[in-house]
Amino acid sequence: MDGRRTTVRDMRRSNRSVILTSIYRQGPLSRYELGHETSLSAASVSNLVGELLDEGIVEEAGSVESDGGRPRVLLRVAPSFGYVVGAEVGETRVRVELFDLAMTVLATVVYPIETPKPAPELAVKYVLQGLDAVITQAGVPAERVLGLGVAVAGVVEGPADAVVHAQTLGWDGVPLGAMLAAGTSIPIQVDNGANTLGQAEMWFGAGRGATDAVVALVGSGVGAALVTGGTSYRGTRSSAGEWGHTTIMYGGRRCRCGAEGCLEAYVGAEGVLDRYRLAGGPAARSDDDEAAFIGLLGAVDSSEVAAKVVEDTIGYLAAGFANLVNLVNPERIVLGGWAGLLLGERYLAELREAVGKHALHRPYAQVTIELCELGRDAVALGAATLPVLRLLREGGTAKRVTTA
Amino acid sequence: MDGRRTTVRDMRRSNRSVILTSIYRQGPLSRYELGHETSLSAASVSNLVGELLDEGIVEEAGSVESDGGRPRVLLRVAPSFGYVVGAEVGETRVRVELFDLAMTVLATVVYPIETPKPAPELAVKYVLQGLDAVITQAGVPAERVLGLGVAVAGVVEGPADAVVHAQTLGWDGVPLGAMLAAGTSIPIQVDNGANTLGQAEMWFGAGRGATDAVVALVGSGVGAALVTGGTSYRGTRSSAGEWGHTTIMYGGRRCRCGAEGCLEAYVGAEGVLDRYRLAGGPAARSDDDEAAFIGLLGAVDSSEVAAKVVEDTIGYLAAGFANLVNLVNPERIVLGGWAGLLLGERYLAELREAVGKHALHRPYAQVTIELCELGRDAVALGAATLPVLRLLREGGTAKRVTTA
DNA sequence: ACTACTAAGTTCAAATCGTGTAAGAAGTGC
DNA sequence: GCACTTCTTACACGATTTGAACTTAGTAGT
Repeated sequence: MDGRRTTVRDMRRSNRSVILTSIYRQGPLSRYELGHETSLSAASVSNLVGELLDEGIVEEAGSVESDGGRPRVLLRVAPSFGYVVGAEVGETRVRVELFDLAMTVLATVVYPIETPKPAPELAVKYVLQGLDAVITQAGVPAERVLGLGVAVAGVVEGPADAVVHAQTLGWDGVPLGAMLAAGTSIPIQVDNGANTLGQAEMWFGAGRGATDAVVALVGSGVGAALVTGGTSYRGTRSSAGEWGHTTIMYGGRRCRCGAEGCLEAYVGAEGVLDRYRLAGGPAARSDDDEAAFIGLLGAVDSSEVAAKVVEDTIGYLAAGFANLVNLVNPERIVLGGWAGLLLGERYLAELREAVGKHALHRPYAQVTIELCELGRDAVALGAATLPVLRLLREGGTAKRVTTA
Repeated sequence: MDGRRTTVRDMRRSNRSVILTSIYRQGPLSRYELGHETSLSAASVSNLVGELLDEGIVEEAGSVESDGGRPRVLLRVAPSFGYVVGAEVGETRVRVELFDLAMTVLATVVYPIETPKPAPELAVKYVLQGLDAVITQAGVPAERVLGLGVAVAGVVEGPADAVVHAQTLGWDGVPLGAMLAAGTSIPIQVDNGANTLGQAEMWFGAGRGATDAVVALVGSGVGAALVTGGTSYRGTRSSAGEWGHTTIMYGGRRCRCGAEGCLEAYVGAEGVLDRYRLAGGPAARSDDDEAAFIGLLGAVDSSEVAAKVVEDTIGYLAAGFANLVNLVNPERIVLGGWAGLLLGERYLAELREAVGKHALHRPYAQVTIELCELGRDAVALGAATLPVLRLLREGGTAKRVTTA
């Protein structure tokens, strides 16, 4: 409880939260195990679990025999107690998905965006329209939708009354949170897409089990989600994680951000392809970076130029990783993004080795480097975890706060 | 309360902690103001404050008239309720200081270390000897010494049973915490010197009021203390903050850590002087970097070579700062270390401007860059804040835990 | 079929704590 | 003496955890 008073009610909320989070994250657990897990007395566990059962948040799920005694009854969060919606607002599409609390997808809608710099109103319209669409498509009562998480490709100041700055969308100071809240009564949370993808990887992907990790995303742009102590770090004004615009080559290639020598200018897909072109590679069609990037990787065995470009890219990326290792000392680094995955699938071993050359021995020995396990659709999944996270934090009282 | 149960006693401890911390940090406060500050009821404030008064942790400190009513009685933490000791274990000296709770120095002893790589046993001996010395020198009853904070120039895994890895001292896996604990019954906390100096600046220096900040130290080596949410960030295994060994020039100058292009190789004092020498500057006596560095700065107006070296240094340092700004999005950056201060005193404006060229606009607009206000002796001061911090966290029950 | 045994889960009184209300004490100025 | 503000004290109230006693459910042996 940070600097504020604690009342006897906070205590119960806190303990409900501990119990509920344990049940959700540690899979099905018996009351007995919960007692050990949370170091609450058996009486309190029984009391709290009874309340959660009455409210329908938790349900029984089979039992386990126990050497000649009363069998333990397993408990789990009832998947259909509530539903959450995740929306991804990207440059080319708005994707909305509805999940139950077990995070299985029940409905999906996608709205393509043709215009290069869509108006915020259009995105808002699609998100709200998609919200209605997935609810009716899944056949779920609207009042059981606990929240809407929105991931957007840009800096999100907030999260209360989220204001969005997104260069690629041409948005500056867009009050997305308020705009969405005006169109629905469902609680809304907005966050950066890199953060939500990172959140998804932390819960369901390559980040499982880690508490201090970095999810590094390499695509056309380069960014990272910093996870410290289990939650994503945002900085003073929520713009932390701009790993792509850290200098790794002082005075080097000019970056689209205006500075020189940014990591993104070297390992971002456009930067890589530009370096390939400058080194004498084929002039790629500029309208499909992904195809061109695959072409580059395919040419490694036959072209010395391509091999050199890819080798250099691994080196630059390793230096960027080493910077994270030394500065943040994470337990795990997870590489994702379409270009990151294409590289990582082929060169993960080389990358790991190269990081070792740049990083200090001790923090390097403490980190493991993995690839993202979820696809890019996990952005919406991660967004949908935001309301779940709040449900767990508030011990299952989230919904009632808004209806009371 | 992180993932653990909350009991009714935690509540009281938590509220005691809130009250005590408010009194300590917000200066003298009346009970009335405390009620507003902590949003506790007047009855509870009175109750808790009464307890703290009885125990002698808090005392009355004058009063303030109030438009024709009973004057408010101001409360403060009793400076002589307890004492704390801070020790700095450096390459060339062990410095031990004793403070009261108002953090005024009551005694200081310094033991010079002549041997280049002192044995851990020697440092332990000096610290314990210094502990006794400052206690008798200050004429303070030993049982009122609440704790000993030790700052050491290296990576500290811990903080419980702290294990120290310090390259410059030649220590690897030294169980400093246990070694010290064997020689005294006073509770011990060990931390990295950069972190304790950062802590001192956050509480009493240029970091006051900030919650997300970076204290960057530039001397012979280069390091940083990352402060997030008011407490210093340590990473998985406490080695976070190795800012000096982040790459800013891929393939550049070799650093003493073995990698190439580290920030330290460019802006660390040795790196700067080496660059000066390579550029044609005078061959400096290698035994006094500080004098040579001052000489370099003094030669800027007369020597084009010196001017270029210093200008470049500002640029490299600015890039390093920009990396922090973009990645961590701090509210404030505080520059310290002897070389950092020498540079900053003359070129702070240029440095700020140069950071703006490398950093993204938004996070740059949100950060202020300042110089450290405390000298290098603040390392021991910061170490001494460790027991104070624990006292405040535990609501003034810290001592009794150990005596009970 | 009966009994003993074991482990899991539940109930209940006791202790603790903050809140709110109310009444009063303490100190100041008019 | 009176109005006003700041503490202090007292007490009922509701909420919480806890430990100990108690109930429940299943197993194993006879």
